[in-house]
Amino acid sequence: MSDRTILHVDMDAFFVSVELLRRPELRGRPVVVGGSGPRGVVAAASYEARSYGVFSAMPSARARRLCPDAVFLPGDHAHYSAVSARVMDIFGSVTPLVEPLSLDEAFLDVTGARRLQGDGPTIAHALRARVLAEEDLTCSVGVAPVKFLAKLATGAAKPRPSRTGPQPGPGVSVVRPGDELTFLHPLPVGALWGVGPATLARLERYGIRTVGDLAELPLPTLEGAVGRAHGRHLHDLARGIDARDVEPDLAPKSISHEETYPTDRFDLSELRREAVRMADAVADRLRAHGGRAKTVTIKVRFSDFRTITRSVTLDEPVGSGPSVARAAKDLLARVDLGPGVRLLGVGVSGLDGTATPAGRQLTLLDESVDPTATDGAGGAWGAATGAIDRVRARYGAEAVVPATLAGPTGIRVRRRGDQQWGPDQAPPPGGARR
DNA sequence: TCTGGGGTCCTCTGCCCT
DNA sequence: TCTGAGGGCAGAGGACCC
Repeated sequence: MSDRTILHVDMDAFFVSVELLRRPELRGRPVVVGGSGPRGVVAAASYEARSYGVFSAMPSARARRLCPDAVFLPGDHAHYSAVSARVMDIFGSVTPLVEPLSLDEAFLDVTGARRLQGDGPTIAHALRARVLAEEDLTCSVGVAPVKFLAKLATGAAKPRPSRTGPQPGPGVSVVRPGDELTFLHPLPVGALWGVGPATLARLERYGIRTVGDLAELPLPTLEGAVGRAHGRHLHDLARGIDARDVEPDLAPKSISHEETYPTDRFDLSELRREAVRMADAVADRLRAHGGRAKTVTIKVRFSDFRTITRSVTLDEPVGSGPSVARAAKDLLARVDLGPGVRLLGVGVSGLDGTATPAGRQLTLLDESVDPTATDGAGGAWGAATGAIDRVRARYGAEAVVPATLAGPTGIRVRRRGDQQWGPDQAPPPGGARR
């Protein structure tokens, strides 16, 4: 077994806890952060709200029925990001090997820190104390020799909701080397990372209920049940094997932006404008990551929740809003929008990361004045997007918008996190326009 | 009961080429 | 010239995660 010491740190009810720092009068009350509209979902619930059966990803309407007294807050992605960055800095002061999983969760490889800072549990307790002292937030920590066991251990460290109020957890939970299978095998198989509802249903057909049951299933049978790669992965996990390293600098492999509308959209020209707006937002982020992308994908969810994707891989990677928008609009033209569109999304993948002016040598060809000829770092769009990025950095995202979106009333340029948990409310009667 | 947004990874299928 | 096998790749969708 591994001699590494991995910490998995998970902030307790992070979004809610951050909100309570700004609104301490809500402490002790059921609080829900998420989308407030008819199609919104719960992003986070306080332990008081959880005792009513409210959990994240639940439709907000259902949460309201379960807990009518809950205080619903819209969520502030930018603020949570800022707090998260400070918490991650604390993690980074313990070890440089920090792999953030989301705003409120990270893996830390503290193997190299043990000599100076003590063993895993000692580091975990010290880390909790620092996060509490510096940010007034609580977190739970799992300690184990491998990543997925550390993550499972965190679950045992968490506070628990109950009818009489939140029951504090131990805060730190440890799986010591040699105890892996004793900890692992009694757990329900659904606790494993990668076993969702579909895999769970397949495994149940084989009578698999616990991780111990899974460990006894022959590999070929498991591969037949859930596929080769997935089967091998689960086979290893059931034996406590997880060779994955903590990787601090994972580059994104795709970037996307999607939005669910308060009411279904039918108008093609309106959806084309929406595609332009989203393409612009995606291209912004793409350039912020210093890259271009070869593949553009659109995603359409119809009124009956049927979801399709259409994608195209381009001859040359693109990085500007107009280029991503052009591909997205071409893809949109291939889709029958008759049933009504509930959600539209634009994404890019196949990122090359070498398109920024700093990362790519400009050529004489880049002086081309044909804006359709080339793109990204080069050509007329290269110069234009560079200027746009500088203006937006100084005056905000809405300082420059695609001409399609400009008008007397203007259209708000939504950015990442603006609509994280569903549309806030239905549009006023008489139209679906924002 | 009426289902968000942003990701990753895997599988299947069809097409093209050898 | 036709056919089939097999590999590589793109596209689409499913499953899963937070």
